[in-house]
Amino acid sequence: MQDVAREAGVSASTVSRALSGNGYAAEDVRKRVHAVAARIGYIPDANARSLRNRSSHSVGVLISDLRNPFYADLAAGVEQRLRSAGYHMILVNDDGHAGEEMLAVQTFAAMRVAGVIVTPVSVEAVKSLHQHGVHVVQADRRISARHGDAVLGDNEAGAELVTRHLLQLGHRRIALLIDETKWTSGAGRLAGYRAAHAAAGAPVDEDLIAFTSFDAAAAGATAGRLLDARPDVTALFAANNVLAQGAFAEFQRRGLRLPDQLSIAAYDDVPWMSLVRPAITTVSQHTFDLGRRCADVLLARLSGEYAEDGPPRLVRVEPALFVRGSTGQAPPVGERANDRKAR
Amino acid sequence: MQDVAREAGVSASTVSRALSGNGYAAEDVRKRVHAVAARIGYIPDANARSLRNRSSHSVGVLISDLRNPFYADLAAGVEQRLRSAGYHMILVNDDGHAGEEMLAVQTFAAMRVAGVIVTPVSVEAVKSLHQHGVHVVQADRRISARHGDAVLGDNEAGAELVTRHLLQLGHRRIALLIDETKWTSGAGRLAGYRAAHAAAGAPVDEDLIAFTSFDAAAAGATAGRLLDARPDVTALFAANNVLAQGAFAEFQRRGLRLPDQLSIAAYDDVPWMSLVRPAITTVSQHTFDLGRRCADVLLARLSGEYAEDGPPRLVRVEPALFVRGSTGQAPPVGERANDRKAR
DNA sequence: TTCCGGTGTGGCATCGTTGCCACGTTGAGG
DNA sequence: CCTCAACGTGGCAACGATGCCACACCGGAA
Repeated sequence: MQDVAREAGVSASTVSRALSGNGYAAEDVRKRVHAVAARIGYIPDANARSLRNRSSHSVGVLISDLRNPFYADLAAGVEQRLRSAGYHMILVNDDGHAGEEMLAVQTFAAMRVAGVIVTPVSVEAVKSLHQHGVHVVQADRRISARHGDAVLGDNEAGAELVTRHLLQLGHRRIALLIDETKWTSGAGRLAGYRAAHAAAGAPVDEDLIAFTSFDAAAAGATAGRLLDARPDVTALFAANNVLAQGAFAEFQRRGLRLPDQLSIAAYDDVPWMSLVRPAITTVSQHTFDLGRRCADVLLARLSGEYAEDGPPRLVRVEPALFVRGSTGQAPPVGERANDRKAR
Repeated sequence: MQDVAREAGVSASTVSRALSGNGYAAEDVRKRVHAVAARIGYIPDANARSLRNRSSHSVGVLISDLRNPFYADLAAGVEQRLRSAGYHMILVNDDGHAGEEMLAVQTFAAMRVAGVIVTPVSVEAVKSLHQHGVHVVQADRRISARHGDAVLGDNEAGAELVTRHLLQLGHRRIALLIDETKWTSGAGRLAGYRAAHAAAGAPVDEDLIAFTSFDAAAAGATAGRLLDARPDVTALFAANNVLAQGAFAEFQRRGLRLPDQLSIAAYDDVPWMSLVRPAITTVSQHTFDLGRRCADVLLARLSGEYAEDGPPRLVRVEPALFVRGSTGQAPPVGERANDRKAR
């Protein structure tokens, strides 16, 4: 900056004003300064700026697993919006591990980020950010209603959509393959599954709610065991794309004819679901858009459009059901078990 | 920091030494300072540190499209390594657009990042970073041999592997669906395709090299037109996962029986390729690992393990061919065209 | 002529950290 | 008893950018 000032024959203050546009600067001086800056390749130091202004243009984004297309899409949506608003994204994977999440929180706090968008794992992380005065947006699931805004899919509505669809096809023994129900995402999906049953006057068979771990292989094994134990099951609803992948691979391995022998539906629409045959009926969360909305909510706080200290906002992104070939009419009673065993 | 100093009854200098471990600090003082810092939740300001130390722990990562699993895997690999080395990742999508890439370069320069890992679009961006004294690692493709290190897959070897595989199955009219050959990635794949033909003494029919744009829908259309124009084609090699997706969807739409009527192979192994039936024969680039290697190469420069001003390094990640169901014996001459038209 | 508001500019303190320097203090060795 | 090295500590000047303040100049109004 001193170099630019010297070359342009002005003071550092004037260079600052000329380049930033804050304060007076004569037209010719402004031009000269810009020219010199461009010539010698001067780029203002963002760290010095952040230090002086006590705010940075960095936003922390904390997700579980970038290799899962759900999180990748979410991050991509966030990044697109942030970038167009002049912010950039510090992306950290926490692998769903609270310890890593807490480390990332420390990092973000140290960087004095403008805000953090997080698919939260533990309340402590969100609380800690809040205490450090960092704006937080909880994405996809909400772990604390008091600390920071949230942008969520309507998991209950989505799960109800897909469950109702299955019920309408005549299915009465619908298995639910799910990994967790302690977060709002899993809890909502379970609630929607129940609500659809209740609305249809169909009892929920608790044995058909199969808990598994967040891992395609484990999900496949769990789904397989469930089918073995309960040959009367006619449909399976996998609560997210990873579980669906595991289940689908397992059914393929077993040579099941979908949807004749078994209907399968999923939550989360990811590209492979339209490529496989039959294509998978699923609930789209509009994940990319969800990400953009997260960024919007954060940017609204930063710009003061919403009071910095206003009450927490909750934005819902409505899900949509995409019916594809993997769900079909339930087979007439009595034929199902034999059908599957015959193969 | 002043607060901590006051509470602990020492000076700011001592707090700095006690917390950072650089320089002397008595054991009891060190403990007291740590205790106070933890109690009042003091986290050193990373911006002030970067300013003072003239270096940050941020690494810029510049990719084309986070929603493409190839780039997502790459970024995930990079992030994992960076994180374990105490760095973090500023992730920017440039959508394959040189303008956006240049903007990101400006941002990274302003942030005084420790280094940049980029899947480059234009030489200018890489040059510009180099001129600003930023360490650059070119990932997946190399656009400048002079500016910065590179970590690349061996595209020629990979393409040769898959083409040879098709030739060995008796295919002689193998279409190549490719989007660009101006980057080392595309050029290498084309070269490998030619090399395999040459090694087998099979002539390359230049009309079977179909150029398309980087877009699944366009790739599908191009592949369709090619098949219509050349019913004698018995195999198609798609030069990346997006093109393969477009082509596969198109063939599925046409109801082609794979691999009987047409064999299809791809470059890049992404999850859907194992889920569809037939599963797709493809070349794995070990993308996640590629990302880790990129980070390794950068970290080696930063740690001084490789001289800061040493010559550019080039690291190759060997690809591997995964043969799956989508490639089969070429049908006997004379049957192919009729087969396809019959449907 | 004096006063005043609008322009335009430079000086300076400041943001939070760090590392050099100078200054104790201590204990061992000559 | 003096010297000297090894510790430990505080003061201070940076790192680069910014914005307040003071000041200087100008034209117009009183």
